[in-house]
Amino acid sequence: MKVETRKNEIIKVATKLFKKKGYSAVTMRDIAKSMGIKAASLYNHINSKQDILTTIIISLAEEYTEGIEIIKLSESNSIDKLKQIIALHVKITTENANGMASLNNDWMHLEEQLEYYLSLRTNYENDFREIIIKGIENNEITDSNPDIILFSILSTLRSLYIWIPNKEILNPNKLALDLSSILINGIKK
Amino acid sequence: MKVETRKNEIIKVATKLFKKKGYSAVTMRDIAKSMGIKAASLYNHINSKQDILTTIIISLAEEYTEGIEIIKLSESNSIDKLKQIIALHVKITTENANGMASLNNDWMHLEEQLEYYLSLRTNYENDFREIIIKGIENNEITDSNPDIILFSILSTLRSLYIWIPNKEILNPNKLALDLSSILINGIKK
DNA sequence: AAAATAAACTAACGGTTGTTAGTTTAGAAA
DNA sequence: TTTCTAAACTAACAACCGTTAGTTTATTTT
Repeated sequence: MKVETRKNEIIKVATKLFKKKGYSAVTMRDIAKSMGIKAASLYNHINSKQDILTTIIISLAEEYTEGIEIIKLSESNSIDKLKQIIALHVKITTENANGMASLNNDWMHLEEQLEYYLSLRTNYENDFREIIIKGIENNEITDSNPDIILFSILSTLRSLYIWIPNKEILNPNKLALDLSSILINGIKK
Repeated sequence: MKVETRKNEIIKVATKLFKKKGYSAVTMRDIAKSMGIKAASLYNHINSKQDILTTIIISLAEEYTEGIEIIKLSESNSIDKLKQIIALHVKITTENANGMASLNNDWMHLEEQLEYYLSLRTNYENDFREIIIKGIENNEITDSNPDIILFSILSTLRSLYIWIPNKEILNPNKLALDLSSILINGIKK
């Protein structure tokens, strides 16, 4: 399924450069030089620079959406659902840390797909918040402001892409467990 | 001391635009248009686009450095030092949320001052980590991986700039208190 | 051997970029 | 009233941007 076409190579190289300098600061000539070809040659494989960004961001955003959908519908208690969310972020970020930089920092440069992206993000945050609120109602989670809880967990998870590449020592499962205890103990009843 | 010169106005407008689109995507003509003048007129007040970015980032980074220096030398226990760090972030971010976006996302576009910035950041993280490690030794903080603790607190604090402008309802002191309980309870013994 | 295909190339386009040089305008200081 | 100064202006620059058109090269399929 994941064939290494020339197009995929370009996207991979572009994603790495986007992480380092941000979408706007990377030129088509930068991407081409990284592959040892000329900028014009890129257009045999991709439609536009925009298109590369869209591909990177939307595919990741949809992965998160699918992930939380499953967690939401599972029959775990609220704390376990939070643990599953943490594991979801660790997994996706481990598999594509560079892409996460674009998702976090360059989503505003989407054009036709900006609205769609924002709807995915809003839905994700709403599902996440709903799990927290239900946990408070069930007396599993301390009765703090759910938005502050959401914000503090989510901003840690969104920053994983900065951190994971520097510490390959830690395996993803161990990391997810450690994060769970630190992020969740503070709010557990 | 904080006189509203024309130069400061330009920096303020630029900072706002940098937050919205990122440094590289903002043109001098964008900044000029936001002020109702022509791009060339900006150069009566500032030296270069680079210079604006440097001013924004370095002044903030130095504020953090001065702040943690004082906390480090204070005679509080480790938990109280962490609370002071949280309050420091809330304070600086409340005063200049837009600038924090550049500090977080556009530091790599610094040129002559990049190395200096990185040294400030490394020192800050080292001081922060040292406080955590001492807290573990003193049995104030649970014996988890100090880097994971550092990472999880710091990434929440670094993301405050996204969140603070949307919720002016919360006053900074209340926010610092709420964050303290959520971020610190998870690691307190 | 001929035809088809994938993937590179050169050359160029119209537009945008940060910035400089020199000039004009309006209000304050002399 | 003249001089000075802060802050705007117009015009232009060389470099760079994403992208297109048309061509060449090498490999694979017929």
